[in-house]
Amino acid sequence: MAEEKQQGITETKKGNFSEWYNQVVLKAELADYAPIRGFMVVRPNAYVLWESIQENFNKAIFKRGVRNAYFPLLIPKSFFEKEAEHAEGFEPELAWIESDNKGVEEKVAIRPTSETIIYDSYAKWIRSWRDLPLRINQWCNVLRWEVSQTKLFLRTREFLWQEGHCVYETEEEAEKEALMFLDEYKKLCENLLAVPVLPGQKTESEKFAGAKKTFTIEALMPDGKALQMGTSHNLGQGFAKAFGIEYLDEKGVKQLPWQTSWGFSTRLIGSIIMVHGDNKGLVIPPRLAKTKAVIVPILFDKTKEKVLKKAKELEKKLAPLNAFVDDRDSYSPGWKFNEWELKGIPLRIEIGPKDLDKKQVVLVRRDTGKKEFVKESKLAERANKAIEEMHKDLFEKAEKFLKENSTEAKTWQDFKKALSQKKLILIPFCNTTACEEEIKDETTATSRCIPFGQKNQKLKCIKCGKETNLKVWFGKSY
RNA sequence: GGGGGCGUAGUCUAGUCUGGUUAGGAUUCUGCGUUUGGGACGCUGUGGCCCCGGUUCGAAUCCGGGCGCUCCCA
Repeated sequence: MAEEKQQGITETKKGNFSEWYNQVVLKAELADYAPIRGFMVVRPNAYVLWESIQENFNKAIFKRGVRNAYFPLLIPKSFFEKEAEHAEGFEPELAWIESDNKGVEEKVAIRPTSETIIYDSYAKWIRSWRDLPLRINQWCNVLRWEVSQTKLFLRTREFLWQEGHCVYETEEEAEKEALMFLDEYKKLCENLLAVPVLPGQKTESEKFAGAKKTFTIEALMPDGKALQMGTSHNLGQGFAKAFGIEYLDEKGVKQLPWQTSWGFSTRLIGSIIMVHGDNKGLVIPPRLAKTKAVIVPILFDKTKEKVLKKAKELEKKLAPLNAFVDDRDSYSPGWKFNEWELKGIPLRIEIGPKDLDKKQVVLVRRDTGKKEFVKESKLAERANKAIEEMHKDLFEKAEKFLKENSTEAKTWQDFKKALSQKKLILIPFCNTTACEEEIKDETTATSRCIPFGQKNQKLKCIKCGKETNLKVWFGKSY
């Protein structure tokens, strides 16, 4: 047994969650701190996860008629002033660039989000009803000058994300597609990341600055805090009006279009770490993992050549999983096991002289750690199946946690009690900013989302007692 | 938003309170040799006091400021 080997994770997930998280991020070489506070270096082990998310999501949105593009990093001051609510929402976090001597007349800011700079282009490009719908996405970095404590992947000043920006003729179409992209987010989280989410609408005080409605998917982390995994906004016509986006309809009448925007960020990587990781380190959801299997040969002098040869054969056979042989000479098998567990590779395949004789290998799943003997001839098939089983198990485990840690409350007392148990709580709520502010001040909990499809129901707001027909998820959040 | 902790080599850490020889150890990493079914070992070599200022004959140590990291509570 490893007596506190310093390379491994020395804090437990249950012991000190925050410290455990930091250790996993740093020791699995996912990210590192940058020279400037609140910034991070995304290392290859994490960037490959991001690429995998990109690849998957690009496919999904391409099918929905979205094309990728790229818009400028810098936004002129005057653009922010065009849409009042938007400006007010982002003003405190803007990083301005003083443009002395650079031949730039106006003060400019680094984008905190790109609505304004993109819609300036849209105003030039959209003339006719035939130009609609317009669906464009960009993958980029954004900058928000956070003042609160930053945390790798979860809250950094600069982060990577995608932002989709669509324009439609009708409100119905905009609303429908805003929900459709939200559903794409849900599918991405659940089918690729194995993280279950609660979809719904944001309350007045939590909605995006400048939006008519904001839809969201929320996941629950092991410490009882909710994490917003992605948002999709019905922007209404506010930005179109502010930026002069107009088109002539089929009858030749000038119209204001309806818009949506939607985004998710590298925060998703943080959710994977928190939800699936364990005391040995990272557990990469197997569908997401680029490298799905590592082959560890057990080498002895006499049999070394034979075993290595077989390992290389397996590597070829498992090429679709991007399997690779860890044939480093100076490390013992045990050392390698620990290393790949820390880094979260979903499957490990061990092959040694004893296995060679029996024409078998040892297959080990990262999440369960159980060893299984598999006939060499069945390995590819069994590995594929193990990946699907692992995905299912990870998802179900997370779903079980979500169910066990979410509840309903009808009274203020029950609500506070459930909060102290670190739960996500569904409560009757009047959906006023004032009431939400009071709840926040008193408990630090905020609304997470208003679930869809609520039937007509006569309820009384848990805080102010006014009549309402809504139940809303509340909880502490990142 | 409030309170606390920390900064010594890639990593972990001793030394700081009580200033004083060449800053000690472990691990990583280089090289060589022996090893290898759950973090093997010997020898060898590389590498360090966060930054700026002050006090002092002398600062990792004391004082001030800055920068950075972090935990807890709300």
